[in-house]
Amino acid sequence: MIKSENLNDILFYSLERAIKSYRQFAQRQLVKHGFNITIDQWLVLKTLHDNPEQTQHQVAETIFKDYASVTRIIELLVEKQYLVRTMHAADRRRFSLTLTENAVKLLDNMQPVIDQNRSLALKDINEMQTSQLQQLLNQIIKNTQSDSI
Amino acid sequence: MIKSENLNDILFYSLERAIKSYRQFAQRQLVKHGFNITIDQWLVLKTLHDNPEQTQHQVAETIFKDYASVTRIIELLVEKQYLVRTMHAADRRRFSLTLTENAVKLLDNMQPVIDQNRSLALKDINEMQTSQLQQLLNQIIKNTQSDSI
DNA sequence: CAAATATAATTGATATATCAATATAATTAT
DNA sequence: ATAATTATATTGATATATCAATTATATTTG
Repeated sequence: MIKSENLNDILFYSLERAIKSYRQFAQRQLVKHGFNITIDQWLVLKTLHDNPEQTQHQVAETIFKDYASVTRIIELLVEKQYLVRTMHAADRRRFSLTLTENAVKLLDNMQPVIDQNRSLALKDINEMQTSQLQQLLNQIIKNTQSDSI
Repeated sequence: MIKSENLNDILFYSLERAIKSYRQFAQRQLVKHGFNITIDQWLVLKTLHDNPEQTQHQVAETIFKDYASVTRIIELLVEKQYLVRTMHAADRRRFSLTLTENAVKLLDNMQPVIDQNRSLALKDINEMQTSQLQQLLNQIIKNTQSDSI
């Protein structure tokens, strides 16, 4: 019913739609499995679990989020008792961020759902296509980084 | 420096990064050219310009946004005097949304920048690759739509 | 026609994104 | 060693995303 320049033909529109669609899907699956956590909160936990010594700044860069957002997500994770903040031994500007046992269990329990989400979302797309897609996305990222303009 | 499952290998991480990177780039370009409007606000204006008779609900579906978000974006566009809301002649639940002259001029002035953003972001990616990318994205969208699960 | 249902839009609450300003602490440069 | 700079993190303001509840009007159904 929609005429004109046809949004569907615009690549970036599809990009936006695909990632939003995936995020909504992934979030629904988490809710469906009874996990009371957002995708973004999970991402922060996961990153800290993998690299515990990161500063919040590094976390933000790793997961491509704003510093302010990371501060606020971490606040929520502390409230939910998934993270403990303590003074950093060597640098008093920083905090040490430690996952609680609950958080570690949570990550373990979530991993199968996360894996399933990914494979369901990639149904009928083979490995070669996935890696081509990766390359194109990386090219777009390269083209749009601040310094490349 | 970052070990472990390596976020960069995860397709959806690249997807998220690519669209965020593009959005930030596009927004920077708008600011650089002196346009005082967000990408999302532009998208709403553009959609209404192309299909003036849409309900807000339809606008939301067309641009894949939440209804509540569309309500709020439209509020801002009315404040900025780019949109005029009037009672709809036939259906008193609706509003007629009309672009002001300023909005039409704005869209005209912005179009070259928008086009340039897209082609800069797609530098070194040819048409065939673009259309393959499109197809894969559409497959992901299909896989993750609510009803397909 | 009246009741039930559906549609259009808004509002409130919470989460995240972005930008700018600020506070502290650490590092460096003179 | 002090001053200037840099790094780490927070906070406030505004925009957008999401979910749930609400209001008003239209449409359908019995």
